[in-house]
Amino acid sequence: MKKNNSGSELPVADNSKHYSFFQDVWDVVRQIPEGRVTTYGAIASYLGTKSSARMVGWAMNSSFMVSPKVPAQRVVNRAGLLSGKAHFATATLMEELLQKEGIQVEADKVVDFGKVFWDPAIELKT
DNA sequence: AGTATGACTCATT
DNA sequence: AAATGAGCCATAC
Repeated sequence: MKKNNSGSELPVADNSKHYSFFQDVWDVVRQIPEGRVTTYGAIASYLGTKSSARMVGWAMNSSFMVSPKVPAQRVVNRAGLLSGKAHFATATLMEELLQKEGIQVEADKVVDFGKVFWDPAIELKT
């Protein structure tokens, strides 16, 4: 039931399921349009809620070393807080990247979060 | 091998 | 409504 419309078709590894999970997360994040953000829970939910949203965070932690860049700055927690900013190169990098894309950030929180929220389950469903 | 922790979220208090 | 507890599952120690 996993369909990768973006191109990188991972044949749903029968055994190493967690591996494909990371790949799927990165794929979804890469498809987030500029100026939009999504949440860990939304991604986890889109992928089947099988794993907790925490695993999406772990996937992000590894996202820095994957080949195509993953716009991890566009992934925030459910409240719109930049919970992962501490994990970027600098404490302000995440906020800077978001603002550069047109997303207003105030007090480590995405302004108009409800407007810029991008739900893969809705926008990416197929 | 068992415990602790975390880029989370939801239910309950 | 804010705070707390519990579920979540892979890594780290």
